[in-house]
Amino acid sequence: MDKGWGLTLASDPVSVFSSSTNNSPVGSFLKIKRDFITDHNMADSRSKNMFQFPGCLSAGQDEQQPSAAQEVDFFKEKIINDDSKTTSVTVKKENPIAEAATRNSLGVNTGLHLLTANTRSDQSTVEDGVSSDVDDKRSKNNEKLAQLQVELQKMNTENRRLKDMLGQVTNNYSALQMHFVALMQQHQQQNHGKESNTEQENVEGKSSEEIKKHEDVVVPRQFMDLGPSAETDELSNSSSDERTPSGTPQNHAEDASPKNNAKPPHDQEKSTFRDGKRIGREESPESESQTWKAQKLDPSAGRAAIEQSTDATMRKARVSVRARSEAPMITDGCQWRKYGQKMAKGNPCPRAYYRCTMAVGCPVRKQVQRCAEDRTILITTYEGNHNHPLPPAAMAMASTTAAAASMLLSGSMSSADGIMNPNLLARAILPGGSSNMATISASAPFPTVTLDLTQNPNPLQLQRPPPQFQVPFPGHPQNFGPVTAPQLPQVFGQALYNQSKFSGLQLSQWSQLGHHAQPHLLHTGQQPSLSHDTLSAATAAITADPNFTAALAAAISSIIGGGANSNTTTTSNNNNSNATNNTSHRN
DNA sequence: CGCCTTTGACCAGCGC
DNA sequence: GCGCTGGTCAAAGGCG
Repeated sequence: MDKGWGLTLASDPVSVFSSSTNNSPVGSFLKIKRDFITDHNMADSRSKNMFQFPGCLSAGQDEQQPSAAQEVDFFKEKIINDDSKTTSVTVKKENPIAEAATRNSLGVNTGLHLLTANTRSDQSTVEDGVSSDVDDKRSKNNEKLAQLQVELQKMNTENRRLKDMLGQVTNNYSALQMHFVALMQQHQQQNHGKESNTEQENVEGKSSEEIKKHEDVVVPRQFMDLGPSAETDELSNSSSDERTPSGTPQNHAEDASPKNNAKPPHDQEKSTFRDGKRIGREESPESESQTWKAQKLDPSAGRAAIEQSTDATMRKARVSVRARSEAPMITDGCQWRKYGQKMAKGNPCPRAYYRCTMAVGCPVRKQVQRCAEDRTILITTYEGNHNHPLPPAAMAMASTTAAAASMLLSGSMSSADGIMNPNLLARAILPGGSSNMATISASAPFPTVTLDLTQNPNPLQLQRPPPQFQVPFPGHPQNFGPVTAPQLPQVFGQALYNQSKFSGLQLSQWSQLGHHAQPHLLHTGQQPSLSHDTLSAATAAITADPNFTAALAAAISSIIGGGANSNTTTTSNNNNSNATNNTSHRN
């Protein structure tokens, strides 16, 4: 899975960013970089086009020029060399070592290899013409060399700084994207304010029974194992998926227990090994077998499996997405096969059970059920991580679910009470702040992240008991608009995904400390400092993982390129049903 | 013919 | 222990 995503990331994001979002810092930056590559003489124009980095860049210490200009400086030097090939160039020629050092230093620091290459070419050009002068001026050149080396060091420092800045810019861009989404929502809200109000009223009027039902969604009983290990397993097992039918390797300590070892690895019988429900029936045998095999092969692996399984028993998580859609199922890019349908108590609408069929043994499942109170609301609950590469469209949602679950689990895991961190995570996940959507149920042992993409803030969530954490979004009472709806889970999901890589503790500390005091471009003055930290944490976490880029690219492309595209099927009323629509078509 | 949906049945967990 | 409920299985049938 990672492979596919990685590939996607490498190309798509750039194109998307640069093409679709011309105003985005990243896009500008990339564009500029390209100019660097292709045109040496663009120094002047560069300064125009160059995105002006706030903070560090503008505060170039070493040189009189700003850091951005320093990037240009490389070229300036070259340009100078080009102009006066006969003179200054001689130095380089004289000292191949220094030249090499220059190359190395340039090459090491950043991705500015281009510059290095250019320098080389320049030098070679120069060499042809100026060899005689070099011998005469050696001593002077040595001095010059020293200066150049010093300069190079400065440049290296500057490069590092630029690199950091790039990271910051990327982070900021991510945050901007989220902000943009939030703004879109706001717009949508304004457009559909009446409707949302009505809905809100309706929801508020719901009975306690309904609330109960809701909580069923939010606080699931149990499902597949989702945990930090899940991602790891995904990574480790993705390659072996073809070999073994199933891809749920993780977390089955019980499975690895001696008693289970007695069972044949491929036992397809209905016996259950786990504490949980029959989760194992389908995937557990295979996953068991994997764990079992792994344990046999590698004792340490067995121990790890045991540890993981311990976690698994304690924590199984899933991600619930509430979205308005008239379609029977939301589109998430995956192929699903319906394997069951049940009438759930208290809900006249049947609950459908789907299994991912994009790969044999993919453990991901989802439940689809309409909200009893408002049947336009489709509640889709995902569990598990895909064990196979996903198309970009599917990646977003998949990563959302996996990430959310993993993040949630990791958060609860690392904290003593298992409550605090999820909350922090939730705050970090949804930095921009719309009020509605993210609810994290940390109630043990099966935490659930609920993304509410319906228009109005969900009163039910507000009424939830303590174990449930709601992520309030100041200033954005409304939910995602029709266009943005499908993308939000993607973006947030990526956030979750990335955040899942931090232990809850780390994350909490991180966010609390306001790590990465960035130039908060996106700083929404109205928002509390919390969102500030949150924003930093979320953006940093998000951008830390390349997968985010893909998801973001997909989201952006959907938003800009055509919300319509994503929604070819149905025009959902107000919101987020886009994702829903897409899926329904496929299936 | 293969894939998918439907649907009744089975199983396990949980509460009383 | 019993019943309820949720989750899953698997046979049967439909559809392309």
